[in-house]
Amino acid sequence: MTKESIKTLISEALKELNLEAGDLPAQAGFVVEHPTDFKMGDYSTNVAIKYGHGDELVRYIVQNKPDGVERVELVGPGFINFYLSKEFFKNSLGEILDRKENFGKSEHAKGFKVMVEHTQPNPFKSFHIGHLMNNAIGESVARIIVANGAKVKTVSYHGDVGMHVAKALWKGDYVLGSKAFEEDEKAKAEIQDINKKIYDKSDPEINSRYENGRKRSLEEFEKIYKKLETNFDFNFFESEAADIGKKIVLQNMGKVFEESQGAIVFKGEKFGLHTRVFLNSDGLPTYEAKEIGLVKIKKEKFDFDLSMTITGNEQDAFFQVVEVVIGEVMPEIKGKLSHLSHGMLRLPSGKMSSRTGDIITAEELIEDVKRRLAPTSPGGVGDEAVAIGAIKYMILRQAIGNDIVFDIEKSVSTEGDSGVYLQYAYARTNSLLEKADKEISTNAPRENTHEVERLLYRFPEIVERAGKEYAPHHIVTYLTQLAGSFNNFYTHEQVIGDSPEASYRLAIVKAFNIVMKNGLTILGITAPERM
RNA sequence: GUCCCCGUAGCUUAAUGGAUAAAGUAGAGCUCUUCUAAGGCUUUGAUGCAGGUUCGAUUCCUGCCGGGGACACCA
Repeated sequence: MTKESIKTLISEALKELNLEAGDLPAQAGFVVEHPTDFKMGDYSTNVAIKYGHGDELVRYIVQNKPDGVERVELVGPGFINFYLSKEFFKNSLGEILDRKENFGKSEHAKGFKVMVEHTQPNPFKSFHIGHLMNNAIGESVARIIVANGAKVKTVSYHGDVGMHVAKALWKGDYVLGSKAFEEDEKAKAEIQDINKKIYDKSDPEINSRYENGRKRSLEEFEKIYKKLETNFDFNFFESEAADIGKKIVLQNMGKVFEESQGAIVFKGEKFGLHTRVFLNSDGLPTYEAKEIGLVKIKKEKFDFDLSMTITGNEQDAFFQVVEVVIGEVMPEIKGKLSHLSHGMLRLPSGKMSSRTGDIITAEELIEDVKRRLAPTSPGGVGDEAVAIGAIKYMILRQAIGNDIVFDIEKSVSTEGDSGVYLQYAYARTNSLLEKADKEISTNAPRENTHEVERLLYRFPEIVERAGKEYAPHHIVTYLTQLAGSFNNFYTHEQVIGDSPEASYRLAIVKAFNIVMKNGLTILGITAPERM
């Protein structure tokens, strides 16, 4: 019994009863969904509101009632509610137990090839909490797409050349250089000169400082990736994208680009956009031109159907323009680019920015959260995973796109709606399963269906929706609700003991254990065996 | 100024055009001689304003108010 089979049944009913859409307005149509309240059943459809004839529809559905449906009701303004049977829940537990770590995976997106670019820390600058946010989102989006059966390659892109590097190299500190660039004309000229030398490699001293700094940064990033359990299939660099991008710009002079005030620009106005500079008046490629080069490199490395770039939403306008430009200069890629943007990780005091120096590095935040984790914590190696899980949860719990106000005092609470809550519920089931002295069986005697059973079987639908919408928060919301339901079950039913229902209860525990672990894994959050 | 995004309990967030708007947190009260109380139970409390479309709007459209962002040689 699935959503699809209910839909099919209803379509048949409409046909048999001659209620098909013919004379209805275009917005007619019906949906099958899970009602918010369990009292209203496991599935619900509004078909009788759209088409009327509720009694006849229900009669048809009852007569052709599919396996797994126990009861069908017509209620309220015309909702038809479906209640699933104990047999159905027994079978769905069995399926979870069989499929184990594969439960939740599907082939909805089989054959689809996606490149996901995220994190993008810049050498010479710190890996701050903004990167942490981007990484949490990118990693989970990539995993969600994989779970839906697509082939995914992940990419990090590093700004190893450009003005920000010149600013950092000027006096050895990015913040200092950035400030001087704004305020001091002489410093500005010097920094621009350094920028040129980085590109043309004419100054041995700068070359050496540059190579050292770059290497050190990249090694640092690798350590953080490991901590965050992120693997990149490719690391691309602005230094390799720059020449390619510049070349493409020059090849399309007059067609796509034109000269304006000494720079090479794309006039976006004819596309309802704005003008952006691709080569500056020194002839050097800007971020815009490099992006063109990057996309070309990506396509050569992996023949994607979709290339997704995840960044902060302050880049929305930039990507709108660049996507149009790339469609013009590389028509084969037109329509295959997607920009997924998220909000900003803010501190209560305001914008988090490495330009003002008001930054918190990822490392600092992780350490801070570790310190704040429950004093009861055993202090083992698992603590870091719990801390990172707590942070990732905070980032992934809400829809991508909105800002997150990160109040360190309050936000990383270990109580209630949190990563710790999920991890704790999971860890507790491990202990239960270890202590269990009966076999796990769905054929054992049982009481009435528990709410947690009515949620467990939905996991694959949630993963599918999260994949279609690139929205990890659906999984977070679901897991949080699931954990709540499970904790309720756990408190009210003794699992270990002599009761005849113990084997079935253990099956529920095991199924929850599997789904929670699979869910956390898809989110990129560690499921600790013990806490 | 132009364009984009966002306004939901005191706070932080959910809600593929549907039913009584869902959670957490904070406030009030209860719950460990039983499997991990980082848990469970009860309770107070919300869709910025004004129109429109619809049988039905937190959701779609228009205007206003409030917040954030982008808008030429940064990334």
